[in-house]
Amino acid sequence: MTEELDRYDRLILETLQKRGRITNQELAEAISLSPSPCLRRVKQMEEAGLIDGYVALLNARKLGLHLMAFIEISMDKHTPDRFSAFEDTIAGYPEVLECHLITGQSADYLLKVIVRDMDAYQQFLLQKLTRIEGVSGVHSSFVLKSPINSTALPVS
Amino acid sequence: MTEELDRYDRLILETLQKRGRITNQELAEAISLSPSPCLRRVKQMEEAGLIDGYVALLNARKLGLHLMAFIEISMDKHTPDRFSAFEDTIAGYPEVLECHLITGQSADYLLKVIVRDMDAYQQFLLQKLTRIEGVSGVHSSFVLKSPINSTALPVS
DNA sequence: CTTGAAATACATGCGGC
DNA sequence: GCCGCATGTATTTCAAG
Repeated sequence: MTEELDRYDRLILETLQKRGRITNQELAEAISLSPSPCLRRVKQMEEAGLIDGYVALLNARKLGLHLMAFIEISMDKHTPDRFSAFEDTIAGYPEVLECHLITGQSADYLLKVIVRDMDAYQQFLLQKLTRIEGVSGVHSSFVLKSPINSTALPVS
Repeated sequence: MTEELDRYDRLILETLQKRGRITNQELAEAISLSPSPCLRRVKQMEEAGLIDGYVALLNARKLGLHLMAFIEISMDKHTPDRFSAFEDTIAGYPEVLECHLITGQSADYLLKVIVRDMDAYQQFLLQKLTRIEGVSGVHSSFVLKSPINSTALPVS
């Protein structure tokens, strides 16, 4: 972890961010290295926590999840217990993909949410989100299109 | 694709969203099914496009990427060529993780951006983002903390 | 780091249920 | 449809150069 990443490490990370299930042999070939040191580097970076894990990415539309939205949320009081209570509740809602505490005058949280349709969204808003203690304001923006939607971090 | 997902399919998808590099044997065991039908189902769902792919998730902090921000962007004119030119330019910037075209009176795009620090952010804003033709306004929100940050879609 | 070999574990197809 | 076995393949891992 105290070591710097060399060219091979960066190539490995870039490749794994695109093809998480690639075999070590293919990976080695792709970066022009032999399998042994390649695997050793991957293991090292996993150990070091550089690689958090591997996941499958699903197709939202094919799953019937047609509505994505970002929701800015304002809290009434800025106390630690208000915030952690909110976060704990939110953590139980599968439609919430992301929850970020953010700077900005108008909002405290930014949520990324995905649901089947407008009905489901309304349900989420009325039955779940606005019923959470401390939520004083919500502002929704619906996603029309996502020309870029990547999980890959710039590695350099 | 016209078929509905049964209990096994859902278990498979949920598992793969958490452990993308799990072997078919382990996966089969985890969902209490034998390897043969398990693999068949996975392959089917890959074919059907339900599974978009597999990726490694990296640790931003360990990579030295300490600053994440959401940027709301307004465009001067709402013409198709303005929008596609913007999207094409943005696509070449590695610090842009996501770009969403959104509804809302104040903004047209919402960007998720990650950089090393404030200096890099300033560089990105001044050298790249605000120099794009048509960008008439930007509003940044910095991420202080992300209690939820998942790629896993609700599957039901 | 590379090469090569050995052991392990895996995916996959087939017959039976 | 699922199970379990058998087979062939691929991968990891270790040793030596």
